[in-house]
Amino acid sequence: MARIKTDNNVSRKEVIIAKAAILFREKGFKAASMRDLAESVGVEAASLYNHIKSKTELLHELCFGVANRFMQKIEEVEQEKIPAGEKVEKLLRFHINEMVHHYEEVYVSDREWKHLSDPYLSNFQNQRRIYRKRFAAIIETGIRVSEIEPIDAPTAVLIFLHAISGIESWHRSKHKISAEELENNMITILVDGLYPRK
Amino acid sequence: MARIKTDNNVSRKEVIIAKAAILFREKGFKAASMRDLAESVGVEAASLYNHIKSKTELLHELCFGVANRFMQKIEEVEQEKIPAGEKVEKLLRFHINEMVHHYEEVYVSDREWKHLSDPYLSNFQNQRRIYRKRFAAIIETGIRVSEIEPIDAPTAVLIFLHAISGIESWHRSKHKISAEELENNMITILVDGLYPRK
DNA sequence: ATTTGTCGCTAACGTATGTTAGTTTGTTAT
DNA sequence: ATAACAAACTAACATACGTTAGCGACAAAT
Repeated sequence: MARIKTDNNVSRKEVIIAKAAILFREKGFKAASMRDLAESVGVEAASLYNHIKSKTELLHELCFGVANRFMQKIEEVEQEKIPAGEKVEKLLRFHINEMVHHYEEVYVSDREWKHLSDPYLSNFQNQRRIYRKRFAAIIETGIRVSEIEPIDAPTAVLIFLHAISGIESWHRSKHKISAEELENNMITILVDGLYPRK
Repeated sequence: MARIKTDNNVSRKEVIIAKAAILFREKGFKAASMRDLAESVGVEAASLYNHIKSKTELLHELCFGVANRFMQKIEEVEQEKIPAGEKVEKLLRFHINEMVHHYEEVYVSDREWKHLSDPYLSNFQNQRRIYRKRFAAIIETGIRVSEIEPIDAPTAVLIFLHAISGIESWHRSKHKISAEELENNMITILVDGLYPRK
């Protein structure tokens, strides 16, 4: 009988969630079936239900896991006593690192949250909206003290977040540049447009 | 008996495709059912098959319709005799306008192409790869003549394309800035990082 | 007015999916 | 060794989906 392998301190549920992230990323939430997931876990589909409540629960866990990490980070950055531009850069680097090292979860959370159902759906959308508002507020502070070029802050946020989700293409590309090169290139392109020309 | 309304020179098939774009955009290809589509067209599901071959055909039409428009544009821009930076800007403005005015099709083509099946799938991926290579080549030309800051061109392309797909958020937001403001803000943020600091 | 072809309808098929029930196997603690 | 619990299995369910077949209704052409 095939048992789910669990390394130290990792529950079987977490193993399933991790595999689900990979599967949801490559097929999309709707197209990924519980039988697919079962196969990739090495078990029959019905057996999964000894550990999880439903397919959607997997999506909840993934989406809110990611959302919480980002929320926590922005709270941390907000409280630092550094210029707004540096705060933006810190957040961007965090986003990039998350996208590089927790690719599947972040990607799924970003693209598949539509398939959440209320109350989780509106909850998630709320968190997302709040996060973006706070991010924009940091930029606006920078603009107010003339540290940052006067641009539409919400538009800047939108560009940043989506640009970073482009790391998806980097993951899939054959001859990748290194993760550090990627990070620095992205920061150069995104941040240098922010500061006023002299 | 409910007939599909067709205005001047618009086939019923095109009406269906247009409605499919809206539906696929808001639910995703897999989650959007033919019965959903039928309802939004105002007809029974089976009736759709008098005009189309399959659900996937709708996706083909959408994806390749968009891909062809972009291919045509880049060929046009490549042949103009203007600096590389201006070429990049032209392409970006084209992307932005497509995303603003043909939102649904562009969005669907961008996010749902995974659900194409071979040979369409590999064909589409090919076109995509080629397009990005050509875009990167323009940037690299600009770098070679020191018109553009020395950055990793493929990374820049990836940022640009994904950043622009963020216009999705603009479409969904309640208090939008105008389309022109959006366009100019995006160009400022994306392009100004390109040129070397003096 | 009759014919012809387009288009929509109802009914149904086969398949895939998420999930449940009930049972058996394996592990852990006494 | 045995009791007790966790976790796997088989079988099956209800439902939703894409699609086909066959028939009737309308429109355009003769």
